[in-house]
Amino acid sequence: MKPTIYDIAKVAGVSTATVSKVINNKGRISDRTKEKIYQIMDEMRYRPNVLASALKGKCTYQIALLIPDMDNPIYAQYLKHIEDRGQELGFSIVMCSTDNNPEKEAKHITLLRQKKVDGFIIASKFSNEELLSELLQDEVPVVLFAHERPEMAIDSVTVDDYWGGFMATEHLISLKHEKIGVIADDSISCRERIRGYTSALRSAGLSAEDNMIVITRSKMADAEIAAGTLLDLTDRPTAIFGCNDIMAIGVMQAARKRHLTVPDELSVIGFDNTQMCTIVVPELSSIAMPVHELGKKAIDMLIDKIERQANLKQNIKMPPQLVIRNSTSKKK
Amino acid sequence: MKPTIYDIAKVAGVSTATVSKVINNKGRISDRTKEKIYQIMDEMRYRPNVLASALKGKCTYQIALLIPDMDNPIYAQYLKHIEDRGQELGFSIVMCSTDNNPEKEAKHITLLRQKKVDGFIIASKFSNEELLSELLQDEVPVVLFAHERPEMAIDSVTVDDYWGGFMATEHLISLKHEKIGVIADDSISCRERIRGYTSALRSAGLSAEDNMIVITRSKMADAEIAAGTLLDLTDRPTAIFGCNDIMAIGVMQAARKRHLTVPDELSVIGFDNTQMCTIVVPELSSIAMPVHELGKKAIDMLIDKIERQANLKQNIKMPPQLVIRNSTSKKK
DNA sequence: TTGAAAGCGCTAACAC
DNA sequence: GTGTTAGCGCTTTCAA
Repeated sequence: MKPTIYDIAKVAGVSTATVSKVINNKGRISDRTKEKIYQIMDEMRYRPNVLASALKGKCTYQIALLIPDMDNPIYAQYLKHIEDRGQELGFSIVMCSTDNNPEKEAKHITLLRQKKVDGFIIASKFSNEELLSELLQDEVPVVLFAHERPEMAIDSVTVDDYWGGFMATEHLISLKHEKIGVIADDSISCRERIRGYTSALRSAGLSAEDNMIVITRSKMADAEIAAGTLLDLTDRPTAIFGCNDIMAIGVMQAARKRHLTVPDELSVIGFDNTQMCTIVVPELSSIAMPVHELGKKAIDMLIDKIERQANLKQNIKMPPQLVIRNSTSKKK
Repeated sequence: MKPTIYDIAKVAGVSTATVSKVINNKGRISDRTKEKIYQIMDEMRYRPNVLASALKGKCTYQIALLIPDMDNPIYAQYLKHIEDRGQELGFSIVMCSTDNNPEKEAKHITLLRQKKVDGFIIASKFSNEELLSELLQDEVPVVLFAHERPEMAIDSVTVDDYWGGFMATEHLISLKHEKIGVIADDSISCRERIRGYTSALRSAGLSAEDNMIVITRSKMADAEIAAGTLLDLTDRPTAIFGCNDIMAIGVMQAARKRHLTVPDELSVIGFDNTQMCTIVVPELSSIAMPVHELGKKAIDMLIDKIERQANLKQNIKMPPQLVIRNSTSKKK
């Protein structure tokens, strides 16, 4: 059997209280006993039972991460970086894939609250306002990740989607494109990116036409179809902004099927700067997220809330970066 | 405060034992009390505290998944399918990324054993034999995933790598290629795939030359360099088998840099059949894994071990499938 | 500086 | 059928 705190106490000739105190570095214990207990714990290969201490109200060192779509490599990246940082800090990540399905989201949340995870990082859409307010009310530590809810007082770490959309579009404008389409899904982030797009057009004195914006599901095949509708217009755009790399690649595929060469006949730019950008031909220009920093920040913020019960709301917004590759070029 | 089993017992006018019995569906309880207790639990929105019951030796409904490399989309796929199945069964997945680093593997294992996860699915390399035997000795439920250890009595669910390697090579041979290279990493799976490759060559009466096999790290850039050495040979191969899609794409990039067109001047085939296959140009032929079945099987097997303490060793090996796309063609 | 003891929420053996 | 009770391994208050 694994040794318990009792075994240690017995061998050390002290009470469990004393052992507990040295484990948690609390109360005043003489250096001598401390020393001795450490040594005995070491010898007996003692490992505290996290369950028992959690039952007494301590934390479980587990964090749940809700992720919408594992098919999009950007989420694998987020997961990786969040897990990395969690690992450094002794926190494990419980991974929940949701497909943006509110039922799945709710199921995960209830289940994991039962299992007493210490907090949630939510990268999923989470349209269930009610559940969200419930979490806030119960003071469950939550940070929204990669999308925000400005209307709710809730912590978040996001990228500046507006600015990303602006930069992407501005880049296309700088290449003399005037008719620029955009393919997006109906997420909040995409709405922001579109806002950036519109704003960039306006700033350049171009008109933002409604029929240049098409919303669809965030799947490559859907994006391809959506791009098709744009490309089949008699007055087709000469450049398209895909609101994430998956969609941008869908656009490239639509172009290929129509024998339009990228970038000569159509410029395409994506968003997220995933590994996919460098394997397509031509390589895809994109907007890079500071994935590592985003992940780190989210965990750090959450753990801060967990451990210090810090409760001031923070909304961190990091700047994305334009990465120019070969899918965008001067309008011919 | 959240209601406990005591609260329910009090309201129902019974003892906690009775409530516990109806929760766990054990012992004989009259339908009337059962009914009543259910109703009260419902009304009070009672949720059993998993920690407390786990402290009594029950399971935590948590499974750890050790994954080597989140940059390879095949692992994101595995994770997704394993999580999906776990979700259906009420088990949460604790995700551990290891980079195949033995230290990280060990750290995760010890930490999560402390946290009392019910079992481990190990897709990481796990070269630490000692740790593995320790797990077996302590009867911790473990299933090896996507790679096996025939020499150790340990459950596993894998794909038939040998057969996959054989099929890939045979496909190239059927296209009249005679000089076929292979790029692989030093994992056990890849060794099997190479064994299949060698065997296919032999069956066709072709010689397997050592200098056609190059082992490197499983990164695109490394594979590209490795492929380069092959392609720069005066007697270069006319086809290359990349032991996973990442590496195969590295091969395609090496070819592009040398102005060799795929498939006309060089046929390339990958392994895993990830989404990447359909976004590269030309689309990459590959060997498809039954990802969904693999994931499901692994979880089901593990849970079986957890719940029934089933202890007979099983090694499940599933057949992969050849998917022909446009990166392979008849030798010109 | 240390210890006794109550209790976190639940389960299970045993008694009735 | 149902209740009593002793823990699971730990933390923490209070007393010494």
